[in-house]
Amino acid sequence: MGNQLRLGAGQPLFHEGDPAMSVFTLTSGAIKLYKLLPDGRRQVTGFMQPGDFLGISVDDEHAFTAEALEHSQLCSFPRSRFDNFVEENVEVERELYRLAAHELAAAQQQMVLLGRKTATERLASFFLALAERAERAIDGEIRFIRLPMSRSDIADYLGLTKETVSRVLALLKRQRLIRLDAIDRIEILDRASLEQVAAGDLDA
Amino acid sequence: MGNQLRLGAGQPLFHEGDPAMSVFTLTSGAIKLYKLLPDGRRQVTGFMQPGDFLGISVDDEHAFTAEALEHSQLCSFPRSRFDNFVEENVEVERELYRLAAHELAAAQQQMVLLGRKTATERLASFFLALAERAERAIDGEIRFIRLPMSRSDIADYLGLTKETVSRVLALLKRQRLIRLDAIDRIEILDRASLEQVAAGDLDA
DNA sequence: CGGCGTCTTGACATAAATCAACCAATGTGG
DNA sequence: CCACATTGGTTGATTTATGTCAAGACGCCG
Repeated sequence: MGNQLRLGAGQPLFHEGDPAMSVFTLTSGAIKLYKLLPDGRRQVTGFMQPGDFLGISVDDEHAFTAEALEHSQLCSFPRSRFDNFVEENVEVERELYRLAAHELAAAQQQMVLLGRKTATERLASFFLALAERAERAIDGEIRFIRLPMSRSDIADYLGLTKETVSRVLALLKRQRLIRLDAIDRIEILDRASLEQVAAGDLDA
Repeated sequence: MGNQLRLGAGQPLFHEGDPAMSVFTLTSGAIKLYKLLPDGRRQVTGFMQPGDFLGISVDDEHAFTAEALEHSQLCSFPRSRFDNFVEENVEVERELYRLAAHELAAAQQQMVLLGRKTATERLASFFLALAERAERAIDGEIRFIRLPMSRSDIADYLGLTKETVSRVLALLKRQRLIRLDAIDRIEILDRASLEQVAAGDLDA
């Protein structure tokens, strides 16, 4: 079907403002999506995992930059061919709508996090969201989470600095809620408490 | 067509978690949408104006609470009838998708605001967004903006406190970027500077 | 006119940012 | 194969933007 595409770590797939001439699905690796302010401040709006679709856009213009976190493979389809396909398969239109609605709900959840949660609550929520996502994929409980993104990427996703991320990580370790298995892999040790922290019921 | 519906100021239309049995369009007045954390912290995720459609949901459950800011009128349609209508009019499905994609882009913009902008930048961005929205409606430049929501609502929308909103408002007044025509009506005096402030190019 | 809720302003507290070392892992060239 | 540079991460000291707490002003409605 579409064209195979490979990206090395740090390579951009497209930039914010570029004309959106293709849609993509990620087949392996991981990608971060972000927006920049004129002075360089960055907000990461999401992380893509294998299986995710990348193609929702308004006015045929990319609303954010997409950049590989590690070696990644994608399938790309020309926008025009994709649009034709959608035209001919009405049920795909509905699926596309469902996808957008789902992402919208996630974005609203992230607004709550960015607008109202403390640093500790943000990290706890982030880890739980990653865990839940992985669990939905494999359908079963998970203890280990891979973090293909850097501390700065996490900070820019959670509206914090890398230093604060580091410090909160140390705190959660000290409280034995998580363990840093490797620099890019955490183990959830006490999920119930982590959930309480995420909800603001527990101060950690 | 749909059923007419009236709400007084402060009256909820539905609550977060309620089954989404109807969809709505706002015909007059104004409505705020918000999510709550267990301890009462609130994040306003949007404000609705006449003409806006309210019905995008996942799993037939409302993702937020909707509450009237002032006396408002809506048209409501049972979800089932609306779904039938969509089924029979394929082009509506596409329009619905467009709408969701547009709201998603707005949500991502709001993430940048909440995650990375200063209090002053947030207020400036907020006023400009309101102005642009009104201008899209009437197609022409606008100087006056109505604020049907309270300072607390603005604060909960921008991830601030009502006190900070008040102080920044005073600052923008002192700098002659805006004028408080009435407590719920501002006049934009220096749009160019306001835009610079919103972008972080000017410190106000 | 009086009381109540919202808004504003001020004094002070604090969570997180900033600034600055230091450390650990990784890669490079002699 | 080992100094050494480089990069990302951690930790500490200090600053700061915004939050919190408190008091007063304003405006609105009964």
